[in-house]
Amino acid sequence: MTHSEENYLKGIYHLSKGGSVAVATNAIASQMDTKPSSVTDMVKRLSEKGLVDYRKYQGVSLTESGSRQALKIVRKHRLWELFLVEKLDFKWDQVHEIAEQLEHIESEVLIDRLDALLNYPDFDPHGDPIPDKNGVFKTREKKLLSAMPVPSEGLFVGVKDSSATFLRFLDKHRIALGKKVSILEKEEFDHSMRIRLDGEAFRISHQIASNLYIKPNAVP
Amino acid sequence: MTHSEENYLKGIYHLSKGGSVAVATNAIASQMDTKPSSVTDMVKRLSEKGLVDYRKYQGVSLTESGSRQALKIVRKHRLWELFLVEKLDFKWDQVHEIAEQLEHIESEVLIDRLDALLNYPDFDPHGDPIPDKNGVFKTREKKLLSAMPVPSEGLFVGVKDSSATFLRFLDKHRIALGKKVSILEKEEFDHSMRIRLDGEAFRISHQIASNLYIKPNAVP
DNA sequence: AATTAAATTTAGACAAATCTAAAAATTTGT
DNA sequence: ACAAATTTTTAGATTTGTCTAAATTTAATT
Repeated sequence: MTHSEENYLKGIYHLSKGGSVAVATNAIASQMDTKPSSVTDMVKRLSEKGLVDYRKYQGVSLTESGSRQALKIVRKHRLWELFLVEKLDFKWDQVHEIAEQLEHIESEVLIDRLDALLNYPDFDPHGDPIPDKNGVFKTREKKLLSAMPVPSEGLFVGVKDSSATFLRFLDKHRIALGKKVSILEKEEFDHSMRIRLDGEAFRISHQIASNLYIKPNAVP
Repeated sequence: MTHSEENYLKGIYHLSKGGSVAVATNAIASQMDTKPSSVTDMVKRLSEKGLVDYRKYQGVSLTESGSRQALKIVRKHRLWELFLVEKLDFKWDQVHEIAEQLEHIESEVLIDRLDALLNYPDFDPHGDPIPDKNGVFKTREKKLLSAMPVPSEGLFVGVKDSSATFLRFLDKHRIALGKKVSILEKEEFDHSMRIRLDGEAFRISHQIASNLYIKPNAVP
C-alpha cells in the first residue's frame, strides 16, 4: 500500500466513524484536502484492491479488509503520538504532523516494540483510544461537556477538536487531560457554561464546551 | 526533497566517501539497485537543484549543499538505528531496513530530541560515526583486522560489511563490538589469521578479517 | 589510429497521484 | 414532475520516478 492509499483509508475511516457507513466523494475530498476528481480516481483503485465498496455516485465504505488496514494506521499514528509526548517531551499540539509521517513506517515488530515500550497504552495524548494489536480498543463513557447536566461532575478525558490552535488555547487556560471538572451553570441564551477546574470557577463558550469530552462521575 | 532524491544523495555520499570525489553513473546505479538511465535522469534533477555537480559522461560529485543534505540523512539513519537497538531491543542485523524508512521523516526537532534521548552518541550499532547537528563526526583510529601487524592488539570497533548475513555470522561466533582482539598469526598462503577473543583463540578467513575494523592499542 | 567494447545518455513509454474543465448523474425546490 | 443546483465522474494533462531499447560518447585494444 502506498502512503496515499493509507491516507485515504484513514480518512474514510474517520468520516465513517470506524464503520461501514458510506461517505460521499466530496466529504472525502475536503477531509483529504484534495479535489473530488482525485478522490474518484483513488477510490477506484482502493475498490479494485478490495479495500472499499464503491458504487458510482453512491459513496464509499470500507470493507472488512479496508477497515483492518485503517485501524492499523490509526494504531500506529496514536502510538507514535504518545511516544513523542512521553519519550521525547513533545507537547500535545506538536505531535500530529510528525505522527502523520511516522504512521507510514512499515514494520509490525517496530509497532509491537513501541507498544511495549509505552506499556500497552489505551489512550493517546488527546484522549483518543489506541487500538490493540487486534484492532480492539478500550471504550469508556464520555460526553461532550456541552451535553453534561447541571449540576454534575466528571473528568476531562479528551478533545473533539485536536487542532494545534485549540490545544494551545486549552494550555493557556490550564485545561489539561485528567483534571476534575464541575459543571455549575448553563446559560440558556448562548449555551455558555460556568465550570470549576482546579478549584477555580470560570465561564466557557459553547464552542469550547462542545469540543471537550468528559467522563461523567458515577452517581449512585 | 523527495525520498528518492534523499536516497540518491546518500548513495552518492557513500560512494564518494563523504567527499567531492566524482562517481560514475554505473556505480550509482548498482549502489541504488536501479538502471543507469534512471540515474542520469535523477542526477540531472539533483544538478538543477544545485545538490550535485554533473557534466555529461564525466560523473557526479556532491556540492557543498548536497553534502550537507547527505550528512543530515546519514545522521538520521544512524541515530534511528541506535534508537532501535538501545530503546526497542532490536539486534544490529535488524535495524537497517527500518532506519532506511525512518531517515526520511522530516523534523529537525525530532532528531535533536532523539539525539538527546540517546545522550548525543558518537557511533551507531555498527560502529559507524554519527555526525552531530553541524555535520561533524568524531574520528578514531581504526584499521581493518586484515591490515593489523602480527603480533598486536586492539578493540573491535566496527564492521565494513554491515549486511544482515555478515552480522549474524559475527553473532554466531560471539564477535561483538567493544571486545578485545589479539592478533596471533597471519598465514601467508591464504591470508587467514589466528586471533584471540574472549580468551579463546581461533582462525578466521581473510574475507572476514577484511571486514572488521580494529582500533589498535596504543604502543608506547 | 581505427575498431571494438564499455559506459552513458536520449527517446519514448508507463504507473502513481494529482489537477482543471467538461460531461453526466443525482438531488432539490417549487 | 421537471428545471436548477449540486455532486460526481470522465477526459485529458502534468509531475515524479522508473523502465527498455536505441543512439552516442568515452575508453580500451590491437
